[in-house]
This record gives sequence, structure tokens and C-alpha cells, in this order.
Amino acid sequence: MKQPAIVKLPRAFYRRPTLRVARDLLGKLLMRRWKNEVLVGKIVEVEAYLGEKDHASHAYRGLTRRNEVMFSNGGHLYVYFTYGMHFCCNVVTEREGLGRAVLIRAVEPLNGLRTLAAHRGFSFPLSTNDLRSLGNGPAKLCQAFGIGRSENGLDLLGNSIWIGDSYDLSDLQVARTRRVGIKNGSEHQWRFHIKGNPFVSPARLH
DNA sequence: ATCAAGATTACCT
DNA sequence: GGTAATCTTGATA
Repeated sequence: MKQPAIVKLPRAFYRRPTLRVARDLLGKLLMRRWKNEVLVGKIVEVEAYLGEKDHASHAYRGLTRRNEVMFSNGGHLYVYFTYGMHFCCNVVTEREGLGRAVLIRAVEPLNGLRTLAAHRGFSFPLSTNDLRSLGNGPAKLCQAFGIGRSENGLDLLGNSIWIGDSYDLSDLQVARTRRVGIKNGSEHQWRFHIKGNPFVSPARLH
């Protein structure tokens, strides 16, 4: 029995209100062409950052060289470098000029495990712990997928990195909480994750 | 020019 | 539970 083809999310998906995009990204498939295979991770945890009104957002003080991709059209990848060693990636939402995006915080690895493990420095076969540690954090998943400076600004409608639709999300249980790792703006419940999913970032399963 | 803080992680007790 | 690692950015002077 043949599996249905995975459809790339269209521009219109990203151009909707950011909180709705964040919620709807759960269960979708982060995909990257890598040599002769396709790396795939199911998105299980995200956070919305709502532009110049959001005190926790990189866009809070307006457009700068660092955050300029946030202000581009919905459907681009905003990658930033932090703590002197980590990259994190966001999906830009809505329309040009607003500076809104959704941070991808965790994925459940589904394909290309050998490559993802190699990028993370893990040996094969993976222990249960290492399998979870492939993508259960925003910097971890970037390392696993090889996402860094050169992927900043990439169009998710191209054929390098994109997000695929998934065909059956009827069982999806979504939880909504406050965002983590921020000071200002922590009162908003702009973090979403799949309830009970073991690939959500550590100690934040509820 | 200088400097503090950072949308984190790994490793320690 | 705690904290070192590591460097870019943006703010202030």
C-alpha cells in the first residue's frame, strides 16, 4: 500500500495570524533535503513571538540587521545565534513588515535518524535517551538538521527546507502554556505543545 | 569603545 | 538542584 505524498505547506498557511499558525504547526513535518535522503521531524512544541508589541521578541525594538528576516514575508526561516554556541530557528508569519514568527522548540525524529544522530554526535544504534535528545530543544533540533547561519532567510516554499502537511491529525491533543526561557512577556500563554508527547523539551511535558 | 545579556545545553554535585 | 561554555548583538558613551 502506497503512502500518500506529503504536501508542502503553501504560502497562505504562514500568512495567517501568528497564534493560529503556531497552533497549527503542531503535528506538521519539518523536512530537509540532505544528500540522497530527506530528514523529517514532527513538530511537537512551538512558541509564538508577536513582533514589536511583544516584549520578549527579538523584534520588540524594531528592525535591526539581526532580526531583518523576521520582518520578511511569511514562510521564511529566521535563524539566530545565541549564547555564543547555539542556533535556533523560527518560521516567519503573516506579512512583510510585522516582525512575527514562531520558534520551533522540539521535533520528534521520523526519518534520517542516522544523519540526525551524526550531526548531534551520537553513535548508532541510539539509546532511548539519545533518540529523545535528537530534537527535544530548539538548539538541539537545529544541530540535528544542520541549520545554521547559512539557512537564515531561506524560503520554506523552496526545495531545501520546508514543512510538510500531515494527513491525520484527528487525535492531536494540544496544550497551551507560558513561554519558557524569557523574562519580559512571560505572562502570555503563547507556547503550544502536543500533550504527553515524549519528544517535548525536558521538564516541560505539561 | 565597552559591556551585559541572551527565545540554551551539557555536565556537575 | 547549580553553573560553565562562548560570542554576537544592541545599548550606552
